[in-house]
Amino acid sequence: MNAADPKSNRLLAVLPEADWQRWLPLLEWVDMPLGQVLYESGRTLSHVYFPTSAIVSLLYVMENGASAEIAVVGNEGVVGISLFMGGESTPSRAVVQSAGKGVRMSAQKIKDEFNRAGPVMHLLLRYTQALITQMAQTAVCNRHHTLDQQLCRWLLLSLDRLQGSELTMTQELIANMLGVRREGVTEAALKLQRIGLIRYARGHIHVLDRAGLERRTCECYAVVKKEYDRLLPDRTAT
Amino acid sequence: MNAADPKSNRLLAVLPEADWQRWLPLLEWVDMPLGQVLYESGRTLSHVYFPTSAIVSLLYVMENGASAEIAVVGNEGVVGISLFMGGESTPSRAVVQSAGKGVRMSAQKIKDEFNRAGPVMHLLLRYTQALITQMAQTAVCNRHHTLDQQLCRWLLLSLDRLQGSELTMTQELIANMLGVRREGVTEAALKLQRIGLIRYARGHIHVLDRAGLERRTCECYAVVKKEYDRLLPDRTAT
DNA sequence: TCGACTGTGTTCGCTACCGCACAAAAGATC
DNA sequence: GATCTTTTGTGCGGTAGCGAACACAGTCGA
Repeated sequence: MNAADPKSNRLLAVLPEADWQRWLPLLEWVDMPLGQVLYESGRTLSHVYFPTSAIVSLLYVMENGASAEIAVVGNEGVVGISLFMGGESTPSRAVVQSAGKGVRMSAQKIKDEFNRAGPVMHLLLRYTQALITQMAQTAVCNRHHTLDQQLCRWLLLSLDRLQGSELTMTQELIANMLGVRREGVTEAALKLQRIGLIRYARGHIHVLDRAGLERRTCECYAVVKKEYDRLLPDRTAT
Repeated sequence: MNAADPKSNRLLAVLPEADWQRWLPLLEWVDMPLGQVLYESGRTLSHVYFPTSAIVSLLYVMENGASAEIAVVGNEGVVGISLFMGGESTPSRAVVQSAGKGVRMSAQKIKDEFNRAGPVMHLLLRYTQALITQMAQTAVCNRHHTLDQQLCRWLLLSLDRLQGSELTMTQELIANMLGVRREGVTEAALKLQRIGLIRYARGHIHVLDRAGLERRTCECYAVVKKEYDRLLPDRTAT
């Protein structure tokens, strides 16, 4: 299953065959370049996006310009849940954090599909619950854990949504996501580099020791991961 | 509409008449005493709870015992969304934060009602989206705002879910919710008392100047409030 | 009426992170 | 190859909140 297959998105991959056949003509390939804003706070969405190789950050931008990541969506999920949840918009922004591809479906179509109230709906709702867990755990992590731990968590979350072990990501961007100073990220990243967990070079991070990151991060990563695995099995279970 | 009417829960209040008639025999009054645990992390829920006068905290308890509130649910909402979202459980805990009453419905019944895929479902989903916004904003607030501001936000959120201007709540409990030290809450509460916004006395807080709290808190409170108002209109709009 | 307990106030040293300023190094551009 | 821009590294004073220890005051029960 390569990146040119919509089914490299895990939600699409577990669609029942009947739904999949109906969906195929409704899906449209899109490039998702770094920094692209998929939706803006308060704006009504035109499409939902199923990333296949891209990673998207949901973040809240404060009045003073500071920001904080609320959750991250990659090939395991879908961007734009407020369309089928019924609110049409959210107070947050969705930005492509790691360039790649995805497929999208128009707002009207996804609502129609959701309202069939069948397996598609239940799948999307289970995904939404997993996303809720991620947000909740982000709140906890922001409250209690050190920048070191949070950086590890963030790297692992990104890694899970990519193939390979290299991320393209400047420290400045990571700082925006985590809602901390860029210098803080520099320090934390240096520590990780010194103990040999990563190698950093001008916007490219090679993860050398994934298990080491898992040992260094807080419980938040495992909680979220476990909940995604529980709620979104690899095969169709309907 | 007094507290003995299930319709003092705002979700129940906006149910279409046909649904309401069907629901009435399915609802059961329950007392919700301070500290009661409605569900435990990872446990399957037996009921959903619609508080009428009680307030419930959703909180995550860490391995080391520290905790953090993720969201709060009062007479505007329902506790136990994971039942109709399909996950059956969540990694968090629900605890009664302010004693009162509520009505509950069995897990099976709420699932049946949700799966009618009518107005009830769409109402519950819009509520869930509002709850998501609250969680997201909690994450942001934990990241960026001072304890002072967060205490104001927390007081306002509680106040919105109560009648009157008095809360029964020790500083120790507030500290657990906010995920901070009790001493920090003492200091912040003293400041608020000195400038005349509240009066504190052994577990009882009188809010004297609500507008003052709103001026002192961060934007997070207003963002969440606005989103609840937008997603959950006072009257049925279906 | 005398504890015992619960809730609140205060202090002190400590640490993580902030804000700012600036230096150095690695591309990019011409 | 000289210059500009982007990215990363470093140092410094300031501060919010932590952890621990303790004093004090209502409240309740024996």
